[in-house]
Amino acid sequence: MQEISTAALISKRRLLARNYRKGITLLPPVNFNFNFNFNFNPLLSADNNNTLLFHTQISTNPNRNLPDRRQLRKFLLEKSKLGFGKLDDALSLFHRMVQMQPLPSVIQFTELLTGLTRMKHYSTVICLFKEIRLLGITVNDYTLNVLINCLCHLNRVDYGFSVLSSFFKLGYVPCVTTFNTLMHGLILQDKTGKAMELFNKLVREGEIKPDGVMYGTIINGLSKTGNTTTAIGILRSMRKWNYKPNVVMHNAIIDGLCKDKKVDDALSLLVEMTQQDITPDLITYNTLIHGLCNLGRWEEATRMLRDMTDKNVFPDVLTFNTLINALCKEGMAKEAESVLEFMVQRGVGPDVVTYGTLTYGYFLRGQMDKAIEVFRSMVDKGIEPNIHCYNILINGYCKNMKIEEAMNLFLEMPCKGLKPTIDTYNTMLQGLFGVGSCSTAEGLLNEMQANGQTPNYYTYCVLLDGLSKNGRIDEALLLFQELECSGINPDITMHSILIDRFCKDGKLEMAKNLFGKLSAKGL
DNA sequence: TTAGGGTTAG
Repeated sequence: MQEISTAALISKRRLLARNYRKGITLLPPVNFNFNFNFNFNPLLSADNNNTLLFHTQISTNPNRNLPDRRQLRKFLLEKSKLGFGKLDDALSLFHRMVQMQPLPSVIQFTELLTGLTRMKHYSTVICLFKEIRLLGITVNDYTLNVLINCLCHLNRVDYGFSVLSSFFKLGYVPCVTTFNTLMHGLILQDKTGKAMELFNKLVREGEIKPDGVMYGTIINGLSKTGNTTTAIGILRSMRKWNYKPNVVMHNAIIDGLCKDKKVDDALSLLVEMTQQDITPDLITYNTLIHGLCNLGRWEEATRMLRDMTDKNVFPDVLTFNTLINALCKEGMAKEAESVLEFMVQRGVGPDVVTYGTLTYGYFLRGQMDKAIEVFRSMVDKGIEPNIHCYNILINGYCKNMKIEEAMNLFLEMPCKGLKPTIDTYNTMLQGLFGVGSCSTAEGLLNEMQANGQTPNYYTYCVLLDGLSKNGRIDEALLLFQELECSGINPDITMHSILIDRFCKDGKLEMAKNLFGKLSAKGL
């Protein structure tokens, strides 16, 4: 490796910084053997004129309009933990940092990238990382770990692994955090087997001593893929290796068990962890309440709400929304509304999901008037209904054959700044076909495509059903054939729609014919 | 200055 003196490096860095300020980026000193394919350039998207957005947050050096160094350190430390309010704020700060002389340290730049990572602006972090390199700033192992984390969250764990070579080039050694991040990246891409291989290799070779986070990561990966038995096995073995399992590891397994509908096993694990002085937290209880509700065991879920409060773990809006949803699905909208009142008394503010859920609950009971009342009351409480709330109510009207009211709501949405989704169109199309308004449905379908919405699986089901129900079986069959030709192989539901219609229309031969082809199609 | 668990409304 070529030796470069410190003085030469400093002078090179200053030159780069000066050029950067002039808008010149000359050198590409990036050692990576991979190419980034991200089109987003944050430097073009915000603050092109270097306008200062930070007047109220950091005082500036009056001569240079640059932040005070001590305040910058404090500010960045806080933002790296909490994230920035807005992306533009972070980018503006970055622009100001690169104008400082001398430049802030790599630690401050890493903190800025961490803050952006917390806000999930992963591709922005990668772009800024490249800018930092172009400025000649030598990144450190922490910065590389942040980069790997962002690549993993963008489902590019392969690029994450290729960053490992940069560690060695820069004289760093990947640490346990590096491997934890990569293992998590593998799990995010459903490669838990690979993560497990890496875990076993690291343990076998003894180069890296797994820590609590590594055990937590692998236990989570196993639990997510239905391997809760292996995950529990690791949990038990950890004690032999003098590691005390923590609440995170237990929560991961409890969630896995709940998703596998093994809620009783999850409840046993709750007892076991408590016996071992591992205190369950809000996530433990929310996971269990969700698991119980999914199985319709809402009474036990309600008891758990009391238990957690007794243990000074206080429910949040998610806890209540989960319970309200379960009660609504049981047809107990009135009781769900009592839960809403209870949460308000407890100082937990209902959100748009709470009201949306309750709206749906009343619709399920056929009480459209109450559903509308809940929908409208949301606005009185200062909560703006979102697209999902509109979809629920439009669906309610359509199912009750009140197409005019549904259409009024549909037309109201753009006035509220909401754009209909493919679900909204599918619901409206179903409603229109339901009342026999085929031509309006066709018009809406055209409008939908003109607005850039592509028909999805449900659209085709609605069209097949709507056309055949309205005596337009030939057009339905034509669509069916088109789907077959275009490679969207009609599934069993689509076949059933047609078979059902043939039967109802007395066309039994056609029904039998289509039915007879099912097994040959693997259905 | 870096890494792990729950995310609820058809």
